Amino acid sequence: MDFFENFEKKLRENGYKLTQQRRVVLEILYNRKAEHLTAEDIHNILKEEHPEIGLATIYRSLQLLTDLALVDTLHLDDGIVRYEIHTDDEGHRHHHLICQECGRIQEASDDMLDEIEKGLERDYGFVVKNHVVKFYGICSECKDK
Amino acid sequence: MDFFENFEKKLRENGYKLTQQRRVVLEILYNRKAEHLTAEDIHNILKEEHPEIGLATIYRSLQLLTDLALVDTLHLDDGIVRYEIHTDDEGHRHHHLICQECGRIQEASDDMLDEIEKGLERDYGFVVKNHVVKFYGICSECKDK
DNA sequence: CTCACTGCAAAGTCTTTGCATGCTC
DNA sequence: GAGCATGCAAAGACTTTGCAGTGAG
Repeated sequence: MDFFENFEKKLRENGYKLTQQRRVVLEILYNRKAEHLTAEDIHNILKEEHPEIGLATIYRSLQLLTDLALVDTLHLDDGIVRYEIHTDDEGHRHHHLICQECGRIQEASDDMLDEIEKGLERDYGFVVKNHVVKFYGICSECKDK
Repeated sequence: MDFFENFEKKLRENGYKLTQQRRVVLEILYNRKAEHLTAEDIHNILKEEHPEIGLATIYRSLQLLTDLALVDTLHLDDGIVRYEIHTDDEGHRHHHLICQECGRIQEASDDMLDEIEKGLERDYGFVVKNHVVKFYGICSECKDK
């Protein structure tokens, strides 16, 4: 199913209204998957086309979209909250590669952790439902400089 | 070398003074390794024995201890900043197992990621210097209930 | 038409900063 | 003693909330 059809369906199912504001916030995240924007970033982007939309509405929309599992929050270790489109319904999310040089955040596919998770259940009795993995290092572009 | 000797040495080397405040903040984190306290938590614990120490000083001490690599900050995905004693000098930190039921945060040893990191360098040209891994799930105690 | 949603501004929360005083070295 | 560090309070940054007006269903 198309992502935006799913969005409208989820809104309706939960008794929420489809407003312009919610749609454009979701569109921005959808169209800029790689950018990991903050609420403020989204507000600035919207200033051009929709200067009337307030920051509070951005926060409220992001909250709702996150509750509906259409958007994920991304907490790196700098205290800044970023948002991204939710891509995977299996519970397991992709990894992030954070360049310590230029700050770029890349994504990497999510696999190879199954063995580790089996080990955790065996050694600690801990049943893993989800994981968040961040690798800090130097990206290919910065490495070449 | 003893952890607190190392602390005093690092302070001296960098021209900082060994104050009561800095020592007790470090002691609390050292004596409660498993608790992952917030600045506020530490302030509350100190209220009993050192009611004169202000929250601002706790923040300043934690900042300094973090800069000296004696303490690490822990950002889970709830936006709350926690602190823990820095345990590993190899750059790679242990994993955290966060129980979605009771909120307990356990630690797990850090290994088995080498293969994944090699793959990232091969596939993305990304050189990993450090990683932060969090597993969300159900801990052994909650599972048994 | 109705009630949820928005915009604005005000209030909250967490963290940092300024400044006079206090304490290590 | 000199100067960094502290305590307090005030300021900042980010986020949430209250309320009257607006708009989707």
